[in-house]
Amino acid sequence: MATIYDVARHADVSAATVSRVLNGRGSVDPTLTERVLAAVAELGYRRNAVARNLRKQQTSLWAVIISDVQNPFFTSMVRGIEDVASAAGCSVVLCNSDENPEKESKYIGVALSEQMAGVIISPSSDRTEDFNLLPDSGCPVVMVDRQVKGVRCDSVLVDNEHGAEEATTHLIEQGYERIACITGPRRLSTAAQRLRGYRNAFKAAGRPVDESLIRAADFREHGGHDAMAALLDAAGPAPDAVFVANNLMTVGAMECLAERGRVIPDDIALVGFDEIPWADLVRPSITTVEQPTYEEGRAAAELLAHRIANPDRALTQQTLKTTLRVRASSTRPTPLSP
Amino acid sequence: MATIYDVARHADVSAATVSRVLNGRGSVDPTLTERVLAAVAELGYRRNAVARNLRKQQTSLWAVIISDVQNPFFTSMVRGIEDVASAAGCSVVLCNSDENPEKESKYIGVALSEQMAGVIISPSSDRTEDFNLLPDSGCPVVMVDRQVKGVRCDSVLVDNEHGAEEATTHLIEQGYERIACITGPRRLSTAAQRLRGYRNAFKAAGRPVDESLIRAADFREHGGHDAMAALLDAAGPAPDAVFVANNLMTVGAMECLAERGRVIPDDIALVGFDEIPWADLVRPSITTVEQPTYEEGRAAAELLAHRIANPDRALTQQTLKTTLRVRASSTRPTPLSP
DNA sequence: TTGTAGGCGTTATCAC
DNA sequence: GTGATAACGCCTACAA
Repeated sequence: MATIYDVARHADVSAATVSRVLNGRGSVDPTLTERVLAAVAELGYRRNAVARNLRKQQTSLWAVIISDVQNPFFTSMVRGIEDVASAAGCSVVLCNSDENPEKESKYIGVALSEQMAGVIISPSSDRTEDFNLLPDSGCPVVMVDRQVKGVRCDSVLVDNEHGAEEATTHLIEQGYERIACITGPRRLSTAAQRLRGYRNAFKAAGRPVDESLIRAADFREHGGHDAMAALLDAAGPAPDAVFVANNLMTVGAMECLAERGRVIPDDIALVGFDEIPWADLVRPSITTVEQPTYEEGRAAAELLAHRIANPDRALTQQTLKTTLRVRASSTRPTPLSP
Repeated sequence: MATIYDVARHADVSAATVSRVLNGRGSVDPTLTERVLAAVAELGYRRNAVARNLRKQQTSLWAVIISDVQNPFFTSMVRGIEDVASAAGCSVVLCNSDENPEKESKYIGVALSEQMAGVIISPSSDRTEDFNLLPDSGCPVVMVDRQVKGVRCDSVLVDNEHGAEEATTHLIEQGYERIACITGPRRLSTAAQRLRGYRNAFKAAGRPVDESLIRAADFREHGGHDAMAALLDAAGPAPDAVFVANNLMTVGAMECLAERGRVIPDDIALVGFDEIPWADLVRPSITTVEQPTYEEGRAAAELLAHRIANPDRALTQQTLKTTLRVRASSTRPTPLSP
């Protein structure tokens, strides 16, 4: 590997001049500039970013620690982040924590040790201290999608509570009587908020919540499947509608219903949270609470860029709006008479 | 940020001793070891990986440059890579080239500048020289999924040609007459191989290939949609079956058929390549040529680990098997009389 | 405008 | 078994 000194020797200038040419700092005689550039090309010289980072005490790499690479919600968000990062001259590296707190801690450590310029994270755990390691070490952080109390960082969220309430209210208005809820792990803010929205809808309608119709699963496909099965197998009348608090679990629940031969929405209505990929190919089409995922990514990235530029600015929190998209899965097959 | 010298001062030893304790090299008096560890804990010391990398001339980071983070095929592969990397004590960072040769070049540059320990790449382009930058700079590389001629690296592929032939033969055997093919960009080996497999099937059956039924699109959903539309809009009788050379385009083609009110498989049969996510929710279920994606990831990662350990070993190429999964979309609704 | 020299934090080599 | 010391490649005062 050629170093800056090799280039300097080749161009018959000092290493400082090479550095100046490469970084466009200070002014350099056009003749020398040309010689340096020629030497760079000839030697195939490429700046050693590690040495540069050590000297400058920072990199131009952003770490994006996402809780599940296999969830299209996150990958779509990543696109938004990348677009902003690349406009800011930074590169994005993704780390997959896989909903696993250990992996998450590991990647926080990597971001810190590698002196990443900043971190965008969708938390898998509620380990406040792990997250605070970042701001405490002076590494800018933005949390996205999920909230962890007590972490000193900016965040980008969506109005989960409102979205869930709207979805549940929609089911109530359609005349469903036994509306179940499959939510996520209690430690995750999104699960808690969406469950709260579900409860709010009943309160607003002046109806009691049947606690036996609420299940907490793990936000994965399998969890949604099993929770649905448990709801169907429970004693008493089966639910006639279900609100599922994320996309993967919605898929799982649908698979369960298909296995049992339950027809949506005739036997049971369904509303999901998050966009279902290839929703248009799924029959019946699924009513969902949609999030502006690309925008969430952009917003998080812009927040990060601002904090990097100005580490002392006040902590901010952005909340984006969700949209209820009513489709076939929640439409009453036989309209109620008034 | 505490440095190794802060720790040394705190523990009243030299920096060299701290380093030895932290790296477990050489032998250190247990008393000193304890003092060092205590100082590390007290100061919240974390080794500066950048400095370490500079000194050691290498990192423990693997770059995985994938051509589309939104394609579940790749994300599933990533899981395989991560599992092997983490067993090897390395961390994986993902880079999304987004089927964009410019972005791909950029990330190759990043991997090189950041002195990554190795790179696993699913190429988006056929820029041989860009790829060869890596081995030429001594950076171990493994190519996965797609092949680029003339690149000096190991690779992991699947038997695309055979898989495509099997799929097409299946359609022929089902009695379809006008079997179309939607393949990918000609520059990508997978597209070329799958198209060749399609042709092979006709040759084996002693039937001519109707060139007007072949379309090349971009391996994205939109491309599949438009190619399907073009096939339907073309003069002459419409195809009665179609082989689509990747998963995203299969989704696009299905959307197009749904828009036009064409029923699968009654009006037109369909076989896709790659696994369709949530295939079980899609009606009708789709016949696919399935790849062992997780295994591809594992195999690539193991090849990379071997090459890192032994840079001079001979170049290898692994080819994994595909499996035709016959489902409803390609089953003749009205069996032919003999 | 150009060159010299010091230091970023670590590890490895050498004395002790 | 332990501690100085040099070097990894680069950037940036500072001096010329």
